[in-house]
Amino acid sequence: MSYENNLIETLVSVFTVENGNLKVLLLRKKTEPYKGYWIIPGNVLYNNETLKQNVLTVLDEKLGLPNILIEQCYTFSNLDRYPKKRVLAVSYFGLIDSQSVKLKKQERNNYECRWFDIYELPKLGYDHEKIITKTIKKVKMFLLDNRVLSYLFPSDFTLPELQRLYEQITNKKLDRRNFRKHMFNLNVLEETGYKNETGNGRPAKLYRFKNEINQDSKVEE
Amino acid sequence: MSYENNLIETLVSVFTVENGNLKVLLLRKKTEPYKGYWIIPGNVLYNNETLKQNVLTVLDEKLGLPNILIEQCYTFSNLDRYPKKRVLAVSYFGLIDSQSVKLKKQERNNYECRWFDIYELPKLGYDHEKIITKTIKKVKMFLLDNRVLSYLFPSDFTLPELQRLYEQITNKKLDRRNFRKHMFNLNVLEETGYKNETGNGRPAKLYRFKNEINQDSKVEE
DNA sequence: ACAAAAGTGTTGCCAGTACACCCATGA
DNA sequence: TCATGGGTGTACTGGCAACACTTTTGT
Repeated sequence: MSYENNLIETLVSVFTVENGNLKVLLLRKKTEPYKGYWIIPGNVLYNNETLKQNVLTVLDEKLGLPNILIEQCYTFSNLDRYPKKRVLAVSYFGLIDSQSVKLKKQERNNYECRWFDIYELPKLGYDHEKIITKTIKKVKMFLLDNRVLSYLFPSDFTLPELQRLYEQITNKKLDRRNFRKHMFNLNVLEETGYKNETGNGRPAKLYRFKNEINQDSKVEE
Repeated sequence: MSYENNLIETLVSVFTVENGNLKVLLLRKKTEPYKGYWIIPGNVLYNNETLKQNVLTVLDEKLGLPNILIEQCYTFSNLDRYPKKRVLAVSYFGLIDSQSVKLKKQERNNYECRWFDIYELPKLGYDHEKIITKTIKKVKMFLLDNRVLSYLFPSDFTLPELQRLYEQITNKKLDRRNFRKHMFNLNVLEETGYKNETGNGRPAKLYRFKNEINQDSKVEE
């Protein structure tokens, strides 16, 4: 048996938060097999690039999302991933705030892509359902670390929004008052102005993360 | 540039605990390059095996340690890992208790291998220092989850031993009395008999983990 | 008897929880 | 003025931290 000709692909799931809901970006496949199914964006790894370089290229050229936070997740090696070739998949996840997403929207026109709520995923091609399940699990773990939340909420946000994200991650209802107390005790938030938009009920105050937070670099090779 | 001929190797760092000290198993390399240096055990990935199968084979045939708990850690893809070929490394770690290690010692005679305290590592070949640093970091995280400690302490152990492991992982001195209270509150320990051995001072009681602990399977592909 | 290490109990504090009321807006 | 959702204060509790003394062994 040979140990050559193992192909490697990267698969990068990009996450963002809209109104406190965690969303992931998927592509619609245009060709057989799995034509019409949704898949995680990715690419084949070439000989002269690292995984990280490859992923950043995918993000930049396919999705128009350069310079976002990425993190390696897991390497899948099942023999039946592809029908004829042997292809390993290294999965990554990326985080981006919804403001930046809107700005860069026009650059993604070449592909049919959509943000899906992580609890309302469509049928996925290949073994991507298994892969995204594991990735979502890791993203949740990752987000429970308060230091990285500022990647998803760099601009103004409300506390109820933040709370909704926490509730999604932990799958638990949280008490409004206790949640505030908790966040304020962390001493990483500061106020800005006001907000209306949603119209219903009393407007929520807007906050931002203080920049001083110790962002130990979590990105490595 | 080609995307074929990417080689893949696995590297598996096996950990155990002796007297509360976390140790890792390394091999001495017998051939150039890096002759005489210590390296993490591993193997090339073949076309017809998964990463997990490959790692289990390494553990069984090279190290005589079949059926231990393993967990994937990280995939390294730097271009300068090997001089001529392009080789990616998928690192794993394994956990085994020191009792089982002793029983299986004779099966490792083909290789020169040794257990190193994680704070007294020797010079490592290739980029294995970088890899083991990252692996140790992940193992520490992993071990802070109480549910997996029973893999390292299946047989009788003392509370001071357990405490030493915690202190190594967190790099903090812990209070003896508070540590006991904490462990007992978890309600996962039960007593057995007595112990002397070390001779000096009052003998410590021996404990074991109750088998009922909910060991959610943490091993997956 | 003494040194060395294991074992035990009490107290205070802080973070998390439970819970009821008031406030600002749109309809 | 009412419905909707945001904002605030208080009391309780359980886990963690700080701390001093006793017990069992070997020498």
